[in-house]
Amino acid sequence: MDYSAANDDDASLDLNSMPLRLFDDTPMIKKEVHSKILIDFGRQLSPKEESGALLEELHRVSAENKKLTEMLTVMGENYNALRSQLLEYMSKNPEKELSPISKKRKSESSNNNTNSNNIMNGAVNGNSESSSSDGESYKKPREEIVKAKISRACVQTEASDTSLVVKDGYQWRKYGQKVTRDNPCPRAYFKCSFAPSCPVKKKVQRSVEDQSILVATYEGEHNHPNPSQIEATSDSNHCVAIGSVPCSTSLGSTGPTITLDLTKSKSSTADAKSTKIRTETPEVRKFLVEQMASSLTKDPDFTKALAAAISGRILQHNTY
DNA sequence: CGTATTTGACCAGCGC
DNA sequence: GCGCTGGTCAAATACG
Repeated sequence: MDYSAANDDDASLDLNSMPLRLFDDTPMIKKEVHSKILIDFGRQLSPKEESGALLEELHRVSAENKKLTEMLTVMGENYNALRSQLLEYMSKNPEKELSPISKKRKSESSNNNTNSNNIMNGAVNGNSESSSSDGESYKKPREEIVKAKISRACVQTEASDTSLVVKDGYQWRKYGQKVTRDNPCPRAYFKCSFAPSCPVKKKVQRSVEDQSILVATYEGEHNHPNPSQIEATSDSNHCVAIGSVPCSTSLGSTGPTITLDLTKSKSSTADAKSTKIRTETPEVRKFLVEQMASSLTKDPDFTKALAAAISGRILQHNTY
């Protein structure tokens, strides 16, 4: 088959109602999807009747997608409301969450309890609080250790993803990994490497209950601004990519964000804008793109509908 | 070759 | 005091 015509005509991907412009920023993925579509197209070149039926199906899927989008929007609003309530509650009752580490072991076990609560809420408590004076807190007198407060973040990842990396805009250097008693998954230990004097440490471990959830525990307070925010201020096109600790909630909600962007990139500028805010960091964008590409290419209905739409367009083209 | 990550060894706190 | 456990160090290794 001769692909040159289709390749030259990029408009074949501009499926009118389908807002595939999302891929404008991701040429590589676009190419992948494009080639797959072409292959499927070559395999499934069908009569006009069949393409008409497929177009109907495309419309049906689009409508379904729209409904799902609306549901997601509602869910997102509910989530934000819940999160703000939780944050408000935390700010009113800080002592209940940010327990001092007077006794290491006991605080560890109590943290595990709050951990499960956070997972249930899908939320994160406040930012990092006061810090220990350096990375050697375990050697410091108890008075100083007591000052070190912790915060916790839960990040939704793919279960197949074995890396214990939580992208929060800061630079971290891994300095240890340990399998703990109460969780078969190893716990990774990170130090903030953006500033040599930054005392912040974080521990990342998969949740026992749901291994797709990464639980990041932050200790201390950064004594420097978020590197991603520095980048943002230096480039007016870049919005604030990720906040400090609570960014993980942004990451955790990237799934819905993908869908919203796919369906609302034209109709809702506000949503598109908020999505852009969350996906400006290259790593996050890469992650999003990978997710989108895999979900799209795995969906036989989607590729079928796309092939139908393309074939319809080309057939129209040929009638001229 | 410089930097980041891995991993076994070591240390300190805690319970018995 | 001893053993268990979590946390950290640092040499070895991997990677760009």
